[in-house]
Amino acid sequence: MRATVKDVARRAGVSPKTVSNVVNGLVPVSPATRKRVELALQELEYVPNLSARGLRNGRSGLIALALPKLETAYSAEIAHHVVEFAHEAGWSVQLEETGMEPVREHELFVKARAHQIDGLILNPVVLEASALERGVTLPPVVLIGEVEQEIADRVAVDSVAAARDMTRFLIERGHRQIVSVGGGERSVSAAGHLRGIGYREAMAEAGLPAREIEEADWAPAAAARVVGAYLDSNPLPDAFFCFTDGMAMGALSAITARGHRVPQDVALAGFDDIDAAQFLGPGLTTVSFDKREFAGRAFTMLVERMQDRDLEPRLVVVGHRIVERGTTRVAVRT
Amino acid sequence: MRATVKDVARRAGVSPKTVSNVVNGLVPVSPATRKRVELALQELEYVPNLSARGLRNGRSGLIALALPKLETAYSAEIAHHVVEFAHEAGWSVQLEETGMEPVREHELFVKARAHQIDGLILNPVVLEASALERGVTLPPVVLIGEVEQEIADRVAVDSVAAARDMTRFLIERGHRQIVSVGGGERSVSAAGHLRGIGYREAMAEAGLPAREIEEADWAPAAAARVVGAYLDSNPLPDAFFCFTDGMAMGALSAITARGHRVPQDVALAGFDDIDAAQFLGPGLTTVSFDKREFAGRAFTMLVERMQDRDLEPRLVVVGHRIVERGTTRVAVRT
DNA sequence: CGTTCAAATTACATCGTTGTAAAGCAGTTT
DNA sequence: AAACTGCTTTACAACGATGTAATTTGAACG
Repeated sequence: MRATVKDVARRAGVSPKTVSNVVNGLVPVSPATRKRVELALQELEYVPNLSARGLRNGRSGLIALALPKLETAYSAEIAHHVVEFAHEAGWSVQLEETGMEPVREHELFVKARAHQIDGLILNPVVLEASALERGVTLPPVVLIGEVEQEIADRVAVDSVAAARDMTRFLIERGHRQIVSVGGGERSVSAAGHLRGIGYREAMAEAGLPAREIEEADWAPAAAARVVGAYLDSNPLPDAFFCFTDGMAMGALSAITARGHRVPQDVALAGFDDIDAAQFLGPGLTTVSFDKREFAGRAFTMLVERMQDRDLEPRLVVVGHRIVERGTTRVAVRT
Repeated sequence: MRATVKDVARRAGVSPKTVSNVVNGLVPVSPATRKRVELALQELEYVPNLSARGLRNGRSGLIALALPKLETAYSAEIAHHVVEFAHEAGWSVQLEETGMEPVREHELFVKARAHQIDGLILNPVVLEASALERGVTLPPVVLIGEVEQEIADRVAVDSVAAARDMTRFLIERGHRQIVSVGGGERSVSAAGHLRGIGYREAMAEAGLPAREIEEADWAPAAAARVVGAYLDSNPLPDAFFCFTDGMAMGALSAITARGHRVPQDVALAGFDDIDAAQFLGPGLTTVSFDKREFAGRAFTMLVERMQDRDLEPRLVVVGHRIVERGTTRVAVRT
């Protein structure tokens, strides 16, 4: 059996509370006793029981990270950074998947309570404000990604501006028929909605007609399908602007499979700058932002929120920039 | 404050233990009392406190999933499937990252004890047998991926056979100078080691010389660098066989950046069949295995192990197959 | 109607940790 | 030497759920 404070106390000839004091370091302990206790701690390989600690003081040392689709590169990178930050700060991360389903975003809150989650970083897709408003008993929450509501702390990229910037960039590059992929008026996801707005704004200000391919799934395969279908029944546009790099990956595949060259025949741009972006085709032009900073801000914000639940909801906007790579850079013809 | 069994008991006019009996369903409760308690349960929105439950009966309802590099597509897909299976079975998943560092694989075990983890699915990279042998107090463990030891339950692909199959496949396709990427005699990772063996076996049986580019990091960027360096100082080989799809992605980028065409000038193969594989260039030829099955087997095995810690260590080998896509399929020259 | 027996329910203790409040113990001060 | 100070250490209870063992309830039977 594993050792408890009691065992350590007996061994060191002190009371359990003194052991606890040494372990936690909040209450001063005389050097002599401390040394004795520390020895006993080592000898017995004491590891505190976090269930007991959690029961006692209501904190579990666990935060939850909830993402819509864990299998995407984007999720993987976010998870990586969050886990790293959490690890450094001594927290563990419980991973949850919401799968774009509202039901599961709700389940989360139940689970959060059950597991005594100390905090939650949530990338919502369909979460309506209501779910959070019910939340007096909710754990501290930080929302990441685009969210159209101001009830909780948020970390986000300015999607409207970013999509506008990318669209303008493509227009400056001389493209006129620019087709967006993943947005559309009816887009259910907040991100799709916002990026669509930025795209349409930029097109409108240039007097160009918006052409939008809607696609709710936001997966490479789905994008390959819809872009392929588009290509089969429309003349080749000047550029495709996919609202995620994952979709750009699928689009690139559909485009080249039909014998078109990127960027010579059609340009392509993405959004997110996932690690793979620089290796896609001639390198994917995309909207980039610092995912490490993004995750770090979310984590820091959550820690602050856990310390003081009465803070006003805050919003951190992480900067973005256009990274031009091969898919929009027309090479000199040979 | 959230409701406890005590509150529910008071409301239903029964004792706390009866509430517990209703919640857990192990002890029979008369229909009448059950109904009353269930009503109270709903009215008070009771959610059991898992810290308390965990303290009492030593189970936390948490399993840990430890992967070397969370940001990779491979890890993301595994995490996705494991979380899905766990979710269905009512478990939560704590995510850990070992970052290829032995220290962190050890830390894991400490953390596992502290958090009362009920089980652990670990994808080791450098874990020597010793770390597990110390482990009488360790939680139930299932190792995934290639591991050269037989102390714990394992789920794996037969890497030696798979690499041999792929190498043979390339040879049958007419390739002679086949360069492997990611292996080598000195490879520290078990996977690299085993895949290297399969590759060399197949080359040897065909009487071909092995050419191996070593690369420990197993990341796209690193692969792009080493393959690029190779190309800059060697004649173009017939094919590259990268020991992960991620490295193949980097290799493809390095190859095309130098003006070579895949597959016309040089063929390319990977390993893992990540989701992105089919969208890479003309589609990446790779070693494929069912990651859902892989994760499912690991999870099932862990559940069995948690139920009975005295089982003999078992090994499940998940089948693999070569999936041919564009990177080895030479198109008809135009 | 009293007895017996099984089933349902209860009181109590316990898991390991830590906050509270009280006790212990030096070392000063008068 | 008594009283006081400030610091360290202790005893005890509590967090919430549940196994154990004892108790109560109700049905069945003579």
